[in-house]
Amino acid sequence: MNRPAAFPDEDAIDFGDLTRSVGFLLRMAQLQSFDMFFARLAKHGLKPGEFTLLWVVGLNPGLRQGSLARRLRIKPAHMTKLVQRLVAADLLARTVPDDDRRSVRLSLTGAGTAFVARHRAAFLAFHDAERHPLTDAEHRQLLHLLGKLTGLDGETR
Amino acid sequence: MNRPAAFPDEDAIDFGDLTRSVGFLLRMAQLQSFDMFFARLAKHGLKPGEFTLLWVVGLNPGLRQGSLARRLRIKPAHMTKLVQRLVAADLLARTVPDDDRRSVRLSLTGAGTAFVARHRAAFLAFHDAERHPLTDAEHRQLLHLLGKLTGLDGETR
DNA sequence: GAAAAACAGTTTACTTGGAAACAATTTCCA
DNA sequence: TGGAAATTGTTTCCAAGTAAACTGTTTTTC
Repeated sequence: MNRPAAFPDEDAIDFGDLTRSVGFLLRMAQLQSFDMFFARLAKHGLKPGEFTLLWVVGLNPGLRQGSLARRLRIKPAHMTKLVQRLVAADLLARTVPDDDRRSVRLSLTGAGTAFVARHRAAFLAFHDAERHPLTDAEHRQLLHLLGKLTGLDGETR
Repeated sequence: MNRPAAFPDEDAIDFGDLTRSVGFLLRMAQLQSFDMFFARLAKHGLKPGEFTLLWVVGLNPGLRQGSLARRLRIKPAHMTKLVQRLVAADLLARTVPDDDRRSVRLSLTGAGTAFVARHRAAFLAFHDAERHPLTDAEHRQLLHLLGKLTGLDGETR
């Protein structure tokens, strides 16, 4: 009559071959990861995409907007909006170089540098929390495999 | 004067600690996976979300719409639209049971069953292609770790 | 047994992200 | 040199996804 806790048949849902699909599991894991991100970091005014962009620009000042878009898999149209928003917030600066006046080079403003410095700790702390159900060894293994899958492995060291 | 092939400094972008973030790598891997999915399967009229929904309903006929939404991490508002579209396409059927007339139970129509059957092979073939840069052992390991991360491991067997 | 609370799904109004066409600039090549 | 072609980023318009308020139904509680 009254079920113990949650939802009747919900736990018994059969996913069939989907549980052996990397694409499906990546999607599920990513949504879960974003949920955790927002639960913890939304209050800091951090959005994953925006903070990542600031972070990478901070590490690579003067980078071309398009290069960044390609590497971060952000579509040009969306990158334009992202940049406009961050410029409006005075976190990011656009520079059009004289040697190629089509392109745009990005760098952090003073406020942008401060913003990244201020939230760096929270951002990294989050990354620790994500791996909850995994042991340390499994966590390392997962990082390695995802790095290999995305071609982002051993980028800097 | 003329660069060998692609983009000047692009390959040297420093991601710093991001390459050791599960969340970031999951995001990158998932976008890459979706790109591959669309490159191969868009012509079949397959969208990942829609096909997944049909697939799971096919395996679990009569499931409540909300249960499905929770398990697939689809928000109720979005699920409503998804269902309406698939019902309009005559692939999915909604039934309001007499014992709880708030809820909606889902099942495939004849056309829905046929659609899943027709595209099952392409969908599964895609899943093989995804793991390109990984060895078989690594692929299995990745599936295991993602399954553990999402709590979807060993669901049915 | 009626008002209050909880629940399932929908609607509306918004945000994020993308495709396609576009403007400006640079490069290529006859 | 003087267009054609390619490159870079932007704009416009559309699709995917979400939050919050809402409708109808069931359950709870007094």
